Amino acid sequence: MKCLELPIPALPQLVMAGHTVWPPETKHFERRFDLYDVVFVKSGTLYMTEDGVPYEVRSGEVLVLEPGLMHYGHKASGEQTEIFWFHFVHSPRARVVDNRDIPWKTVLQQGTSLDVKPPSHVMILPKHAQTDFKLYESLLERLVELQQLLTLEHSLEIHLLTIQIFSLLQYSVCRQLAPQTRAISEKAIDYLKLTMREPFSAKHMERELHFDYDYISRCFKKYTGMTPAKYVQHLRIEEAKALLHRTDLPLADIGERIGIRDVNYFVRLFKELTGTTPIRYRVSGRGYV
DNA sequence: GCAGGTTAAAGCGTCATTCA
DNA sequence: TGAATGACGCTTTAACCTGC
Repeated sequence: MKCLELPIPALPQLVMAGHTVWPPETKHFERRFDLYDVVFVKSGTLYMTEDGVPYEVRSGEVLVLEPGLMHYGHKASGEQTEIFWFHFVHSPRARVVDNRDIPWKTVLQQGTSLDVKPPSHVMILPKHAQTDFKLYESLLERLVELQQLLTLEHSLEIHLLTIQIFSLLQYSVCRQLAPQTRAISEKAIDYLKLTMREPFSAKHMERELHFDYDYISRCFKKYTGMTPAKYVQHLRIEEAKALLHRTDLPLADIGERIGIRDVNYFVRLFKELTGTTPIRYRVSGRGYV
């Protein structure tokens, strides 16, 4: 499935939301504008062409139109068509990705007390997909209702509703990953969390999960964006950061607690993943809240 | 506390086999 | 026919040793 990957921050900003019931024989007019246009079809069918690509958006489906691309209705529905829609702005422009290539369980960088900028994440939206429309219906109705009687009292709720819709859409894409890949990867994550303080062993992992390690590793990379060994490193360094902040333990002891018995290797790995050494991290963190 | 050199282990591309 | 799984061999890297 084709998806749109939008970098955050900043979060997308809602511009306008609406609910429309089109009589049969209605076609969308031709338009090119600088907004994203999210269209949910509740009933009927919407025939929409964007940048030369025709889409047939049926009941319960969603289509996300991109800014700067010409779109128009290439055919009348032939039946009454009920749609919810909203426009939003966001920059920079979304990247088109395949849902099979999205590393859903990547360990994202966590913020620290020293950061002055939020860490970078991404948001995934399906380009054109079937939805469980009941999940979205009440959110869309409330969004349209608030949009029509906009007051200061509800100005933040409008943005919250939009984010909830984005969150449901992203989750719907995530759920479509091959079940076997997901199952093996989830088992591997449980195994790694359980054994992160022990030396990593592919052979042991292979025995515990009852799959060839090469296969586990490839599924895992598809699911998390990294290899099992790399994932363990991230788990260990996140634990080390917490211990550096919370305790005055020497590096050797922290290394021991997170499963890295060689303090030299611990320091090098810490620097590689965080950009600073453990001691600098601890000292610079003092005095911050 | 940190970094260079070394080596065993893991990663990865590719091909083969099996199965639905 | 394509997806799932396993095997092989070369490449890369994690982890250890040593020294500053």
